[in-house]
Amino acid sequence: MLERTHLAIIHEVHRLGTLTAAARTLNLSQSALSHAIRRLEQQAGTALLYKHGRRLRFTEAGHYLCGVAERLLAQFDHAETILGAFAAGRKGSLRIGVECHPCHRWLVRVVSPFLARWPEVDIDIRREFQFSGIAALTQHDIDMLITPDPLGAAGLCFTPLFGYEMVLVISRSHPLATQQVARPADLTEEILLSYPVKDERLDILSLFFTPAQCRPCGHKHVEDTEILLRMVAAGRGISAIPDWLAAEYLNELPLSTLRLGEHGLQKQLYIGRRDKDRPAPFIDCFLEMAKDTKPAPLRAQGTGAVPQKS
Amino acid sequence: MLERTHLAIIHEVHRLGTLTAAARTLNLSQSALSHAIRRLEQQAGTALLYKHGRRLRFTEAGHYLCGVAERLLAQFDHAETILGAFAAGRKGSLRIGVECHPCHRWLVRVVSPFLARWPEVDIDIRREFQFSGIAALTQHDIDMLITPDPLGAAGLCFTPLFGYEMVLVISRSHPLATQQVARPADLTEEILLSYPVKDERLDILSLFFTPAQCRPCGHKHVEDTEILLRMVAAGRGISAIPDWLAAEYLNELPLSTLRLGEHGLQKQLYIGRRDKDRPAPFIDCFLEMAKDTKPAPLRAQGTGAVPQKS
DNA sequence: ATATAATGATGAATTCCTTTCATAAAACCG
DNA sequence: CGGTTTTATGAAAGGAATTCATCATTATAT
Repeated sequence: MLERTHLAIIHEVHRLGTLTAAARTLNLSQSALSHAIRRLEQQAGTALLYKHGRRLRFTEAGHYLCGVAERLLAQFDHAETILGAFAAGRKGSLRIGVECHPCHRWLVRVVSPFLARWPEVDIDIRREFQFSGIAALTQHDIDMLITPDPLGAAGLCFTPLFGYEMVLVISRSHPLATQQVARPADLTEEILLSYPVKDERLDILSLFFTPAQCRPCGHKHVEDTEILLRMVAAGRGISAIPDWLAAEYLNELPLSTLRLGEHGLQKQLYIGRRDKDRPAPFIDCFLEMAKDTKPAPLRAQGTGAVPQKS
Repeated sequence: MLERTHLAIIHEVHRLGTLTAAARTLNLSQSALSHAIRRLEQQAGTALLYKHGRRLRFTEAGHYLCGVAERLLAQFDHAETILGAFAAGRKGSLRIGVECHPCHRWLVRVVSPFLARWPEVDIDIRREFQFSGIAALTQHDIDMLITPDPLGAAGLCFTPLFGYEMVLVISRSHPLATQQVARPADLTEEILLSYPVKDERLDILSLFFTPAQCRPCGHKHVEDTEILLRMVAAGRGISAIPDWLAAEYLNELPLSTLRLGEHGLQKQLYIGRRDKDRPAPFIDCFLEMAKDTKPAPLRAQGTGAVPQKS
């Protein structure tokens, strides 16, 4: 059976011309090479080398094998290099699930510099899940989950990234625009615009309206943040988005933000992983970079004041 | 060090799903595979497989290696197939030297069917030699030599192919065209046309003119047989070519052929090889085919009659 | 639930293949 | 013709791959 060793021997003999020299570079005895070639020739049933004077020459079959050796050895070497990159945690893939729609905007700010720093790592971002993001994580469909809801599950661990507040966005010409705080009862005549996710995953419904036992009179799904906010600005509905996301648009669109209830709707973003995943530098690095990439906050912390466009 | 065995194991485990099954097809024990994979993982410094239930799953690195295995194993298999073809003498190359210019025409009639029958054999035909064809043969620049001059050399052997006669060709309107035999003295006013080879290799000079201590008054080199004969037909000179080659043109061009001297200039074509070349079926076959491909003779053997166009 | 079958992991013993050693034979060089 | 360089070869040694026996785990059937 043709082995890598045989190819290496053939290759070195071709490169250096003599068995003795090849043996030196291979850290073997001349005898070992001689025996190895002999065995290979017997198995192949054809001569590969023949003596010419006191040197060796390649037969046709030998020359052919020489070409094979060159190609295959390069591939072996390359494979080992890549394997080394895997071992060093330089190479791999990171499938990141995002359960918080507006977070996508923040995520790209983490991913871009990460990709530049880890050229051998492939990143895949998924936003749709068969069941939940947690399930996708436990089932190895994704390797990391960005979520505001760190539901406990065996074998998973969550790292907090940053806190934020969900704020109500309304058109600046809306009657409520002068207020600082919105109450559920104020909004029963409004149309709620949200990303297309199930109602129970919408915090403004489950944590704001439902406890107060009322709801907006309409609810429409909008895919895109930009479009959603333009609709709000045009007075076509209201929406709830993270404060830092709102901050990005306040200068561009005629929007006002209101706190949702007395204490605001405080949230925390987490990054979830499987406990026993092989530790890899690039994964740790991604975590560090994610923690360091905090969105610009909307307001000075603690005060209820919502800055408006001057 | 990554070996073919490792690739085979990885490949079979991937194909069959379990170590036990893979071990069966590889004629090894389950334990052997387990140990082998463990060793490889330790050397690579990264896990390749991990248990999932009572089956095995591939890590990223494992999946990568799986792809490598598929590609490399195919190349190994292919290389062994080719090596088998070399061993069986189905594959090889045949570099044929031709020292007899006009023989080229005959050679293609041998080579064409040969190539059809031995698709894995490459044929290369060489007509130019640094020194002599014999030297090219002994120095392994060519593997076979077609020559009318089997100069003895150690380690070479010559097989006769067929006998032929060098005949003089002249224009049919030439004064000598009615004669049957040409003598050197008749041709001292003629211009000799020949292939571009050294004078000493021209039989008509060394065996016809020189012994008679005379020569034609001019000598020009012409590369191509067709052109050479058209020049002869046009009365621009005379030439000497094998009788069977002349036969091919007698119907097309207004040529006459004359015997060179009383007994004619008899030649024999040989095929030369190195004694101790590895015997290969395709080489023997080439010899057989060469022997069986005799050119159509110009005349009934033995008679001096030269058939003319009727 | 419990028993049973299937699968992978592991350590020690063994087997087999590779390598080395010692030496011969051949070829080149002055 | 020695001296040197190179390959070939058989026997011995060494080491790595394989097996054996066994355990642990998980899935399947009763």
